[in-house]
Amino acid sequence: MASEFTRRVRNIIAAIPEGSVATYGQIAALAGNNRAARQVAWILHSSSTAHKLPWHRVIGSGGKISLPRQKGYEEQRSLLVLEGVCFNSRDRIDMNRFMWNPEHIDDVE
DNA sequence: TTACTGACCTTTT
DNA sequence: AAAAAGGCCAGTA
Repeated sequence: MASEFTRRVRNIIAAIPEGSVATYGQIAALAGNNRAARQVAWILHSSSTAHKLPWHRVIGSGGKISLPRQKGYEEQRSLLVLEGVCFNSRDRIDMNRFMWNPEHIDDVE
């Protein structure tokens, strides 16, 4: 349960500023395992509501939303747009401008 | 303990 | 270009 990795992931996601987005792989890398991108998604599922994490700021690689349209694709896209994130014709985010560039993460513990 | 799942990522067809 | 397969890790049952 909630290993250091998981705890760090939640911290990272909570530290994502509005108007910026981060990819699972990037978060996983910041957490210490760039191969645990899948786990990041699962952590989101598990702790998004519980920890009030901005899950909508977490996207897949290339700026594409991972959620199916039936599940929450529209919701996430709307939230991102409200925060100022622009989408391309292909429903993709401009990683050039919106990908979160973490300078340093302050570990709560 | 093992087995299954998961909002992924990368490479290959 | 799009689609499929493989590989990786952590959490839950």
